[in-house]
Amino acid sequence: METLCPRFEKAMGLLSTRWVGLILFDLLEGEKRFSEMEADLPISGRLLSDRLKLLEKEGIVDRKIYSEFPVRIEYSLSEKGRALEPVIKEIQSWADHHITHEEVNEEAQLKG
Amino acid sequence: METLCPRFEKAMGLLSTRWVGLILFDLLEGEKRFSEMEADLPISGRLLSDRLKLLEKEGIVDRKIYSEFPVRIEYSLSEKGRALEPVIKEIQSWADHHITHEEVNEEAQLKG
DNA sequence: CATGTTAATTACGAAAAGTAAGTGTTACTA
DNA sequence: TAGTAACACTTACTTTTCGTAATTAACATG
Repeated sequence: METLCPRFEKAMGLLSTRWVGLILFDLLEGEKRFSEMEADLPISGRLLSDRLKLLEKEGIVDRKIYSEFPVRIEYSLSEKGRALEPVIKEIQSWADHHITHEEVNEEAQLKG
Repeated sequence: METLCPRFEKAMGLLSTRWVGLILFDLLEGEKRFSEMEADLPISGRLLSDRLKLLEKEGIVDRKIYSEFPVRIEYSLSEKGRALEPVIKEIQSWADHHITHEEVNEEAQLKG
């Protein structure tokens, strides 16, 4: 096989990691802390932790520790992460135009 | 937990299905047949078959059978699928600006 | 010193996704 | 009738990933 486009493949590999899209979507609202994101998203703390670590490693998310009581840790998008905003917006736009009410309901049913 | 945005979640669920992004990228070049895509992409025939079936079910890919010898089957993007072009282009653009040469190489190494 | 709070890690079984190889179908071709 | 091409489907097996729940860590508070 030939490589389509190594950069695209790498980017798509990141974006297609489960929950990464939703995490980015959530962080576009601004700085968030762990427990806040855990409440926003349908994933367990273990996965959220994994994904945040991945995104931090990739330079997409910044992690700031505030040594207060109790410890506060804020996650936010780096410049590289904010640069993904157009991607997220395009997905949102596509979803608004092409995802039907029925399709959304089917999804909801799968989750029970 | 609250739902961020059901349509976005549904769209992201699709786009974040492994290989779907690459398949769309490939099909943006135009109509392709199975074996051609198999050669373009780093996935097995079984998976390609699964993904194409999924995308067909979601109305993103059209499948046309030409009863020639030997049978020829062409896959292409539907209108709904072509509407994803801006998404793919934005990802490509982000990748071009933010994925470094080093990151691409790391990926390559992982694949051996 | 036990308790509460936020965040992260670990362990472990279950579920899902992956590969490779082989089989089936159809129909032309030699 | 054997061979071949394009594609789909099946089987057996391995590897990854997920989710729950328990545990750790740091630290202020009562």
